[in-house]
Amino acid sequence: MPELAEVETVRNTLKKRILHKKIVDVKIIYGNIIQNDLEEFKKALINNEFKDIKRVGKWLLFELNDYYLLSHLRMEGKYFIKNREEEVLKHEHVIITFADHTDLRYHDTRKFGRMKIVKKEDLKNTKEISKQGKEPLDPSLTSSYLQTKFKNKKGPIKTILLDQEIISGLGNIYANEVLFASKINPLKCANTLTKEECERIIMTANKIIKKAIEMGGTTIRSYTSSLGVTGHYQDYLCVHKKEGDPCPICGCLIEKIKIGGRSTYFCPNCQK
DNA sequence: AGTGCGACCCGAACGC
DNA sequence: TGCGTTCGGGTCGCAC
Repeated sequence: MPELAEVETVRNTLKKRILHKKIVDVKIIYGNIIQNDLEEFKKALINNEFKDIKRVGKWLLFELNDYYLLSHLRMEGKYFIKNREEEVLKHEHVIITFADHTDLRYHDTRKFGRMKIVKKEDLKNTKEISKQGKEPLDPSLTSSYLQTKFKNKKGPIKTILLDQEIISGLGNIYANEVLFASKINPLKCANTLTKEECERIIMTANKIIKKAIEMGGTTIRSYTSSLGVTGHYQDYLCVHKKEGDPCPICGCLIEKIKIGGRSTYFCPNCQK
């Protein structure tokens, strides 16, 4: 489940492997991944090269000369680099072939991921990017920013933390972990959070995201190693997927509930 | 304007 | 063992 930390890991790994290699072919096996006209998509890539890879929230931005290739991994998207001759696997949906006979292959068992080509000058008007809120590690993410954003949100804080237009990059795993570390009940209405609680969210989100990036993200399900996403932050999780386990702080049993249709894990004693 | 929920997917986990 | 059913996860689009 790639969140900000996992996407950052993929970005760093891919940067070492695919920049400045000429793209000679693009094969689209499952077209629904791509939000452009398929021929336009191919045309933007072929005979071009990736100059850099950036990241905004959970979006990867592959920089070309005139375009960005935006890629969102959603649940299970991942990239592999393989030799062109290797057999194409069932869940490989988009294959970008370089002149050196290697492929960048997009693999996604659930087909949830999305790709989109946008002209560079249109990037700031692209809603996927322009609507992203502040990232956890952005110093301009302050408690007054959060309080302003939370002011008219009466939903549970857990749901609001997943809103990418407020904080960009948190997913279900880190939202659960941040609220635990902040000692805030996930059901608490966002507009009732104090300035001090907002500060705790920022501080713990910083700590957790930094550590998660350092550990290469979280690998929940046991996959064979995929490019850049075999992280080790799962060894540091306190509550996520830990229902019935003792809380590492007080020993009370971790509970699992549904908030906004999403699994939410918390300690009923530490997060009153 | 904000809020809630179904749709998108399919492998894993579960129930019988 | 084998079959059918349910679940999950991020985001979008639609209905209210």
